[in-house]
Amino acid sequence: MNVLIVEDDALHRAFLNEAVRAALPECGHVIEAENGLKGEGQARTLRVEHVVMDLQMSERNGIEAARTIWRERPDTKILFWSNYSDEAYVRGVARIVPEGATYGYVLKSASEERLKLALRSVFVESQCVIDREVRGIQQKTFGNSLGLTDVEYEILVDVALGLTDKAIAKRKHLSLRSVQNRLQQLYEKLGVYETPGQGSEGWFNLRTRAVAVALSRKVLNASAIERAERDLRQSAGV
Amino acid sequence: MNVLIVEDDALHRAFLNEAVRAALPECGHVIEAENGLKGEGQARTLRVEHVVMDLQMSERNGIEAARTIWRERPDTKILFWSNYSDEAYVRGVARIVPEGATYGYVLKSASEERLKLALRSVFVESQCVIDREVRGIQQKTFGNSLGLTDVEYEILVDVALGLTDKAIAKRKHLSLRSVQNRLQQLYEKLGVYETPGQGSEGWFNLRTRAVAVALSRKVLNASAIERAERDLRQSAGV
DNA sequence: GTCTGTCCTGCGGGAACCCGCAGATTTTGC
DNA sequence: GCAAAATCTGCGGGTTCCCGCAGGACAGAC
Repeated sequence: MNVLIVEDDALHRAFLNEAVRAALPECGHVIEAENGLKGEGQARTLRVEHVVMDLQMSERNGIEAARTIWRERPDTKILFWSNYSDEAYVRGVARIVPEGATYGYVLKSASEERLKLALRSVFVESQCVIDREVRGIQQKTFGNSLGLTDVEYEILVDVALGLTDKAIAKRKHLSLRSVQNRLQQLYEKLGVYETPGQGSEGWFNLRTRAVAVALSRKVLNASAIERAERDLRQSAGV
Repeated sequence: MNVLIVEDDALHRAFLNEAVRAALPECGHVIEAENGLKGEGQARTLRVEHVVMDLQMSERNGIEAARTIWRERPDTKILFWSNYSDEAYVRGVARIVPEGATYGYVLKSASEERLKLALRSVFVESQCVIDREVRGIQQKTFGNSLGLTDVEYEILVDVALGLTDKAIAKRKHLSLRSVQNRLQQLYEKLGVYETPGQGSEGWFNLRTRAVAVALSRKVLNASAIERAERDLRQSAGV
């Protein structure tokens, strides 16, 4: 059983390496990669089936790397080990995990014990392990009626990219008015109308305000926007 | 000579502690704080004069913490130790460093040697040490004609917050038209008109597009927007 | 003095936005 | 199968945005 570690921070990488060896004494090689791109390569050439991966790396982040790894071998077991439980990350992961795949999501703030436990659970027992806090975000995101729908989220991303209503309508095969309806719901759900200070009407451009709110609530983050930007270029550049 | 470490990651904190002790054998206590707020408190009550600080922390980030620390004691020596050299960070630091203060900015990717050297230079020799890469960003940001002016940057932030032209005009004591002029320069400098794909006109809402571009170029980042948001609430909520 | 730059400002118009209303279509629950 | 709910769509308007054009204020150069 070989394990691939994809993590850009040297200290964390060393720590992970040690943790993996301690938690899985029966494992074979432990390979390291310092960014998503190299991680993909290693996973491909060495046919690794167990991956510990950071989200938030330069040069292809964890979500993108995981997506391509899973696309090539959907039965790969991946444990995400991240600093944050941003809704954007949670949603990003949820969008790419294949049917029936086993994965885990633990925070770096968790204890070493929890990390080791998660390593064994995911890699040996093939059990999904989702950090308590991440679990909370998941429920708030998907269960609750205040959470954004997938469609709403996609429109939010398009808006954040700077697309026009018309452009979004074309991309999503909707009428202009439908896009605007979606946007209204979005504004409602994000609470864009709540103004800081009193009696301030017309102070906000709802469209950009929505992006600002989404960013500060971590519904969006920079890496999600970058990913979307690449997708856009690809679909437009053809 | 006491040293305060402000860093939210436990591993990095331990590493820093060790590095400080090694680089400054003559130093007294080494105090640790795990976020900006606690760091401010420690600096205040213990009257620390030497601080090593991460940027990007929850619960008050490094820039904000440094601002209040410097406001209370402008001769404090601060070494910023950060993962990134985002233009937003560089600009944020430049805006708060007091006249004649000594500080440093080294990246976490630098070698341990460089870190120790910087510690000695800043704390003992009272010399400013700016990482090579950060230096590059500085020059690209301020020297070059492609970099944003302070005024332009402030307007960009206001736009990113979701304010209307009119609101910005009022805040900045300018006419509506002047704000729009600034915006045009901004669009020009950010290269908002360059479209991915061919023959796509009217695809972008320039305003939100500018924010997207600024984010992906790291001219803005989430923490800069959050800071601005708090300032806005404060000035509007009075 | 004049000339050249840079910045602020107003005017005007075309485009994009936000959104209420109302009818059509689809989905859902029973 | 049918009614209720949710979605999609067009129309029309008020508002904001984007920006070309042009006139004024102020600086420095000659």
